[in-house]
Amino acid sequence: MDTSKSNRAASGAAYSVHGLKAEDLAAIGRLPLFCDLPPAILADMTAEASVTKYQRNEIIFHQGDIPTALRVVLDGQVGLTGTVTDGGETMVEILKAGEMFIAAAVLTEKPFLMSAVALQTARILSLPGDRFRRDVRESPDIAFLMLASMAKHFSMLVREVKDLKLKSAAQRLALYLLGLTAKREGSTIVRLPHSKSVIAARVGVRPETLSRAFAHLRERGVAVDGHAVAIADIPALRVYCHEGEEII
Amino acid sequence: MDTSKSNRAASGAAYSVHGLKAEDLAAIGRLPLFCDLPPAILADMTAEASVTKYQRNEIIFHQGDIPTALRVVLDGQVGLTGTVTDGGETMVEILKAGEMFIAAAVLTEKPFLMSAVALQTARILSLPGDRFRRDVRESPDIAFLMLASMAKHFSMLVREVKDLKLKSAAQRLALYLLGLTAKREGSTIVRLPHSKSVIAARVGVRPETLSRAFAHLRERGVAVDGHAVAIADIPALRVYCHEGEEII
DNA sequence: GCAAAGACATGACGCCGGTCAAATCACCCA
DNA sequence: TGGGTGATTTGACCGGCGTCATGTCTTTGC
Repeated sequence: MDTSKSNRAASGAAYSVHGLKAEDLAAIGRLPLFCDLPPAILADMTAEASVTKYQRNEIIFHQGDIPTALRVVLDGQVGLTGTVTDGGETMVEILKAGEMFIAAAVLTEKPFLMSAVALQTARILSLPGDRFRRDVRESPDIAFLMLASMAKHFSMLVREVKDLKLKSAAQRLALYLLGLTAKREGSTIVRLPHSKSVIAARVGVRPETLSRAFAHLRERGVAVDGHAVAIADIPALRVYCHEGEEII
Repeated sequence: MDTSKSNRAASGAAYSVHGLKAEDLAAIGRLPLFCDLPPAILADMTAEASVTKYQRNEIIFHQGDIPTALRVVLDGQVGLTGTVTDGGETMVEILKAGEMFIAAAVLTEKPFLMSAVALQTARILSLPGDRFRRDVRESPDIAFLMLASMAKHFSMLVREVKDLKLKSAAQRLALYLLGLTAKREGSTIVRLPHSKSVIAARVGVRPETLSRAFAHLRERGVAVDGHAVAIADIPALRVYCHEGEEII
């Protein structure tokens, strides 16, 4: 395992052998994902882990690759994109710090259905697959952690399928904007965390269509100025895109 | 509390006590989902289970309800549909015998994002949520089972998101048809397991559009006659809809 | 300061799929 | 057997979104 030092990817450099700096380990322990885990188990789980840094737009892995490690975003942002030979490409999910990804692929040892790319400079924790699968089998705590995480992402995907099938581009954009703020009353100003073309891919439209979607939302009290977006009436926007109407 | 469960495990009499017919339990044990589970654990897991029969088109639960039990399809077919106040409705997934569903909602105790309806007369196994959540925490076997099941459904959803964003209605229909057969060479005849309107909802289009999609596929060697569909050239159809091209 | 490049907005146009309406077909039941 | 009801098909039409092209603004490098 100590060979990890020599086989660092051309992209990003792995840290040392048992690799984790104390500060990284501490940071991991503070993640919502792991903070409920008993320290001993956390230490065990991360014993073979490593941290890699990726530059903006750097590919973390390609669709079709066989997974080797569970990944966790420590810093930055990661986009998961699916591709079809046609030339089509779409962003299925954007991950923020503290989220794990590709658990399903690592558990089933099936090829990735998506590629991962760093949308901003990102530090990624890698938990080697063999050890991870063993840990999951042996530790109910870890298994439950994984279940909780997968259940959450599962729900997000279900929501996404419904939105794609049932809502317009402008409604999906409104949902995305509302997802950027915790406020559910009055008005607010949010800052777009990505370029518009990345947001377009996330919303599932072309950049041109995103522009027009913003134009539509203008008459519903959404003003755009560069990366700053002002929402005049949050409840009205929520009604417009049917946010939180799972409870019919 | 653990003593009682291991005692009950071996005894056939205990099954009927808790209301599960012996034949049902036998059938459950044969499901791919559960067949790897040690019999003792299976017996424990199903100790408070019950079996309910639903008629065709009967609602099993509504979107927005709070989940009370994990469900498993023993017989028949179940559709999961999402609704938006607009009036829009879409089928997110169709479940066959042997598949569990709503594990994510039961684990997180969040309201259902979808409604479930019996597409055919169906027998559904219900595993009460409290006990199920406890079992998952205490038994690594059960937790791992759930993880495997959720990982599988997760992958299916990812695929669905990609297909919705990147493929045409006719391509999605072709994917659906190919999913009805295990053959990957030559030609075949498949039987549609649902009405065309259910298939339309599953593919994510209106029934009218499904008709037209079938018409498109006609010139690619797909002949429809009632519920029988003849596929003249399976590989050609696979190329058309980019099936199995996750490995780019 | 200026040129080149990229991000974004906007217009023109076409296609896909939704909607509405009508016709045909299948099946059920009196 | 005949009517009735629902499923499916087909046509006409429209709107949303993709595509291509152009224009503007900002950024970057010299």
